[in-house]
Amino acid sequence: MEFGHIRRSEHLPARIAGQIARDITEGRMRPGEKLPTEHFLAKALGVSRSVVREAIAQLRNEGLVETRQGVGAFVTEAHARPIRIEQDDLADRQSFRDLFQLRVPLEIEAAGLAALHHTADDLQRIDEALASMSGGEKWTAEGIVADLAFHRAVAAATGNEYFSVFIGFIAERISLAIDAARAAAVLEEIVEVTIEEHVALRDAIASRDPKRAREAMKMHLLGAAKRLDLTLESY
Amino acid sequence: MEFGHIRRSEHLPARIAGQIARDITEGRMRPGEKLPTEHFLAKALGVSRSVVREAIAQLRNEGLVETRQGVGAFVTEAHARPIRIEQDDLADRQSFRDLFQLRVPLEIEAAGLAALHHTADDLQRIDEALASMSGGEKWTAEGIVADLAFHRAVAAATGNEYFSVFIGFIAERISLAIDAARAAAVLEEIVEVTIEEHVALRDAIASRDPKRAREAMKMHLLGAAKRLDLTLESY
DNA sequence: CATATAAGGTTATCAGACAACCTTACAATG
DNA sequence: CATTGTAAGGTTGTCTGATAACCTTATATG
Repeated sequence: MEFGHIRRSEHLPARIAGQIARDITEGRMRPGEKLPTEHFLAKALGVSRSVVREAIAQLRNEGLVETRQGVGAFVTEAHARPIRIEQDDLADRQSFRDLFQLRVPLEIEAAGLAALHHTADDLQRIDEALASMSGGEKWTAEGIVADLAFHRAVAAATGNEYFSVFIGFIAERISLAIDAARAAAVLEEIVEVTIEEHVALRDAIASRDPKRAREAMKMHLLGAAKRLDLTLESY
Repeated sequence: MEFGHIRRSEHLPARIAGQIARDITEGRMRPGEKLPTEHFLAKALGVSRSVVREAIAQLRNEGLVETRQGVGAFVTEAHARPIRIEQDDLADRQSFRDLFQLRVPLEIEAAGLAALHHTADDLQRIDEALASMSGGEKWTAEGIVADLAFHRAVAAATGNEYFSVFIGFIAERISLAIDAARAAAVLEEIVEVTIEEHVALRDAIASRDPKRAREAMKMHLLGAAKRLDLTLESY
């Protein structure tokens, strides 16, 4: 039997921060507007100033407000706020597949862009990642790290920071989920196939052929999906 | 002349949190490990417990640690941490284009998935967004909101939460950047073209034709890029 | 007019205390 | 012996009040 943790009333500062955050994101407080003072909020909400301070600290951390000592706290401009996606464990098969599905078009596009834009340094990093995967023995934790490094290297070769960061995040999550779920179940053979596909992709990038690079990445990811027993439509 | 703000030593709690965050991300502290107590850290760092608490609150907010009252603070498992990308304003043309370039494959894929998976409710939301754009007068702030709503509705129709959230974030940033940069410069004609393209996309989705939906989204985004004077390779 | 200076308000930090909660050890109970 | 109750100690959560650092504005001051 598993009950999970019951939170009696879920962290006071977080609730207050959530309330204010909703006020901001739903437009009841507009960028530039000044929040009430900490003293006022504490009185108004019936909590101590510590709690209010922690709530505001959270908002600042989420990029929703800026504080200036001696002046006050102000709602930030929307475009300066970080992109942030909560991560729910990928425990269930559904969300794992969904994230994988998101990854596919990103990586395909990245492969094409990498073929067009890679520098000599980029290619060298790709080759290094490739070597460290071939060198290793099996599909161990090390192998997963090497695989991740390869995909990161390709993403970096796009010259587009966003691809780099997004793919880095997503691929890492997927790797971790695989690691946890089925590291033991996979076989050496898979590594061989993976390496083959990596090499094909690497060569397409090296010859600056975006069409072939996209195709190679597509084949690779579809192959990976199949090996993971995922069915992806639309391809 | 613009100096920007000089912070004598940039927010004590943030520096402490940054130090601990580095310890975690660079592997000096491993998942599951317990942090020193707040009292200890305060003594060790020569600051008050308030500062330490705020630092730990920030780490908790970033998903790097979990705190349990009466027990302590612990480094979280890596896969539970949120995806987070700092946003640097899209001020320069380069990063604006880069983000747009990221958006393209995501939205194309989303269109295809929407064609396959949309429900009646999804389609209704798409139509509503479409109507509110046609109804409005010009390419005003309202028009931008309606455009954003349309793209969100399509992303939601994929049935894949990740597409929804990612595209929502990215499209919003791009909208905001456009709003700031060139709202004044765009003309009514553009709205007409945009609506035409939206309708074509909507019909392709409604007829559950992923190939046509992808093509329609591709045309739409490439058209938008052209109107924004962006050149995107690889298509 | 330009520059100091003073005053008041606000956030940042400090200090100490108590409350709420968890873990552990140990006694009590059956 | 196994289970339950109880007490103790440790740790985070919250409260209170005070001081420091900082900003803005108004008011002298030359």
